[in-house]
Amino acid sequence: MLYSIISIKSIDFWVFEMLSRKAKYGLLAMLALARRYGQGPVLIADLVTEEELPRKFLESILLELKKQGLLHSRRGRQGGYLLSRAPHLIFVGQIIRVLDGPLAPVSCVSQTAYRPCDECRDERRCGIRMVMQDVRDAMAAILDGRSLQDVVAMVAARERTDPGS
Amino acid sequence: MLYSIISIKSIDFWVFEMLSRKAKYGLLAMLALARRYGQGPVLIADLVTEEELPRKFLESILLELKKQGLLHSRRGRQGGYLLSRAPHLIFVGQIIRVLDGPLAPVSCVSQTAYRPCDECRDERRCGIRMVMQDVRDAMAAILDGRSLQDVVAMVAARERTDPGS
DNA sequence: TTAATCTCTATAAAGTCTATAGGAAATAAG
DNA sequence: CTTATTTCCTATAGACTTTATAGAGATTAA
Repeated sequence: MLYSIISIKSIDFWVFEMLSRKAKYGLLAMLALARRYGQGPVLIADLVTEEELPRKFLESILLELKKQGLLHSRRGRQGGYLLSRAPHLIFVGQIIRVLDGPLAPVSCVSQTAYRPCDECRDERRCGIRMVMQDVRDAMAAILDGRSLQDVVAMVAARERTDPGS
Repeated sequence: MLYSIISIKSIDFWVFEMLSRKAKYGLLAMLALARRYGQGPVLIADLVTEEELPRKFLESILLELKKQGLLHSRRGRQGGYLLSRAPHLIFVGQIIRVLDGPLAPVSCVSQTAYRPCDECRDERRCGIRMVMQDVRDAMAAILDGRSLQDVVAMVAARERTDPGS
C-alpha cells in the first residue's frame, strides 16, 4: 500500500497506488521488449532511454524478472535482455506477481501464497473473506487473461482509432 | 502496499496485503454494528471485546468513519456508535475508500481521486492504464455492490449450510 | 457532581519503497 | 590475450507509511 499527499492549490488529498513503481517500471520494460520480440537482445541502456526509467532500479527489476524465468539475458558485447518466450505467452498477472507479490487483496484468498489472516477466527464464516475472494477472482481473471501481445495490440488499436497528438 | 516475511519451517515467502489492517478492523466493526442495527448505540469497548481489536487504533478508525458520515456517535453514558443509515445502504467499497483511499490500482484510473501517473507520457496510449482500468471497474463493481446487509446475510447463509465448528 | 464515553493531539517503533554506489563476473571483438 | 562492454551482485540510505499507544479534553446521563 503506497500513499502520498499531493498538494495542489492548497487542497490536500490522498492518492492510492496498488501497483508499485517497481511493477510499473517492470511492465513498461516488458512491453518494450515485447514490441521488439525477435530482434535480438535489448540493452538496459536503451530501455532506460526509451521509457525514461531510473537505471539502477531497472537493473534490479530486470534481474528479478530473469530469476523468475520471464526474461533471458546475455552479458558482454551484443548482450542485453529478451523475453524468455513469445509475448502471447507472458501475462500481466505473472509480471505483477513477481514484482509486487500475490494478486490477492488478503492473503487468506491467495491461490499462490495462501495464509490465514491473523485477525480471522473462523475463516469459513468471514464476511470480509467472502467479498475479497470475489475481488481476487475478478482481478486474476483480468490480469491473467491479458498477455503482453494483447496489451501491445490494444495500444496499437487505440493509436489507429485515436491518432494525432 | 504492505509486505511481511513469514517464516514457516525455514521457508521464507512474501505475503501481500492490499487491504490494510485499518480497513479490516473498520470492516469488522461496521459488520458488528450492522448485526446490531436498531438496538441503540454500541460501546467501543464492546466492539473491542467481541472482535478482539486494539482499542486505541479502533477509536481512531471509528472517528474517521464518523467524520465521513458512515457512523453516528453519542458521548457520555448510554453513548456509543451506530450506523448512520440502514445496513443495506452502506457498501463495502465506501468503507474501504474512507480507510484505505480510492479503489483504483493506479491513480490515473480512479473515479474518486483521478490523477495522472508521474511515469505516463501519453495516458490515452498507456497499455498499463488500459488493463488497470478494467481491474478498477471489476473491483468497484464488486465492492460497491455488496452492502453490509448483503455481507451479514452471506455469513448467515454459510452458517446454515455449514454448521458445526 | 460524578462516572462514563467519545474526541483530539502528539508521538514512536518497525517496516517498506525507491532508489544509488561500487565493483565483480562474463562475453565478444580485435 | 587484452580491452571494452554489459549484466550481475551486495550493501546502504532517506523518505515515507503503517500500526499502533499515551494522555488529556469535551460531552452526556444519572
